Amino acid sequence: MSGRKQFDVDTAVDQSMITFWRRGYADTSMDMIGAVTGLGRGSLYGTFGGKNGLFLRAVDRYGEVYGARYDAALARHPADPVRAMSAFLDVVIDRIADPHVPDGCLVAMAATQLGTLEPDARTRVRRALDIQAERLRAALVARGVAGRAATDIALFVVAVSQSLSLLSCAGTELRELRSIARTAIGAVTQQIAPPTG
Amino acid sequence: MSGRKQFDVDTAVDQSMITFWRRGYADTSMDMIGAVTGLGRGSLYGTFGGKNGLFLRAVDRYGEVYGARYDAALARHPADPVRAMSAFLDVVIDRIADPHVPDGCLVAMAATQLGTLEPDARTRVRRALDIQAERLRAALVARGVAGRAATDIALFVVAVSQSLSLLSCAGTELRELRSIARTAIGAVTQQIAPPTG
DNA sequence: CATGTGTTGGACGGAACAGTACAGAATGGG
DNA sequence: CCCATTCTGTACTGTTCCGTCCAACACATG
Repeated sequence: MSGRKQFDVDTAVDQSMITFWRRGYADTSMDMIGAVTGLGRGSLYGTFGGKNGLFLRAVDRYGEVYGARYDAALARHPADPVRAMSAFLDVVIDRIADPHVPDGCLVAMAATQLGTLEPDARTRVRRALDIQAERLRAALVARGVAGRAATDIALFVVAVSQSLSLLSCAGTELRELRSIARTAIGAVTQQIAPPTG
Repeated sequence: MSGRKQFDVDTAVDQSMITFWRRGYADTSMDMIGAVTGLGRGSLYGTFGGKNGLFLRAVDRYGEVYGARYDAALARHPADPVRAMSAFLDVVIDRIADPHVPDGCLVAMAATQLGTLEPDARTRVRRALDIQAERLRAALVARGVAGRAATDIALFVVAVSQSLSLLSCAGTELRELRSIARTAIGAVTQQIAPPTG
């Protein structure tokens, strides 16, 4: 204890994010957060305001960490919209395959529990999905896909990415998730270059 | 009060199902169930054993009600696998559009909270997804789709159906959900009759 | 070295939770 | 008509939860 913080705030947010991600909002208690971070209630409430405030930070953090990975994956295919979409879905599958983090997706979990969240958390989750769709749409447009098609495809890929996360929660195997992604990319290919000869 | 039940068990299960569906498992209290059904704790615990037992009944009920609708939709297109898949997704979208029931999907909600569920509830949810995939696979095979393709497509359509439910929780508009379904059906069409013309 | 400032962890309070116990009530079989 | 049986609502128990409070603490400043 001292006049200076005794812990790293970012680390605590990371640990809290993992816990919310794994157990959901309602079923994560502040005691649990305290155990995971090793922090007392004074530090937790003093720094984050409360459970809702901490959750907001966790969602933001999630968006930063994985948003960067999505951008990097898209950037790896600057000219090929189909490969870019495929790389995007690979990020999702890699995250699911990563044993260091839970299955599923913090945003997907939050979306299904949206009704029980505070209003500001609700808008934050909603915005996370919008950002994903916009990220994809912009990537498609930048790779020459027409506006309307880009919007449709972006939304479709967001939907598929969320379904991969959801099914992974239920124990669907990676092999099956990859099959779903392949089928989805088939749809994207077709949409971008319709078989009109 | 009497030697005979004073309430209709199926009605109580229906009402509980809606409540779990809307609020999730962890955030639904037995007091809430009591308020919704108008029943006291004695009736609730005497009939269903407890919260977990009631949730199992709710999941089963959900599977019966909507399983019947899926079967009916598929049966409407006994020869056309693509139209059958499309009709399947229409059932999901119609349910989302139905103002009498919550958005989303009880199974999708449960899947993202699987870690906090009792083991028997977990297997029940897992099975609900398997049943969906098998329902679709059998329908595809019966309409002439080859075994491997049928398995892949069935899983893909289940994934898309779950994503529609999830996104609807987050407030995605029906118009957008329909667009996602259209794109998905495009993938199915392509997969069944590849453009090898 | 003294003092003030901001941090920390644990104790605390009020509320909500799941599940149990029990007394009261109504049916139906004898 | 009476009693055993079953259902029903409420009171209750022990736990868990979120958020507040506070005394102890160590650093920075003068």
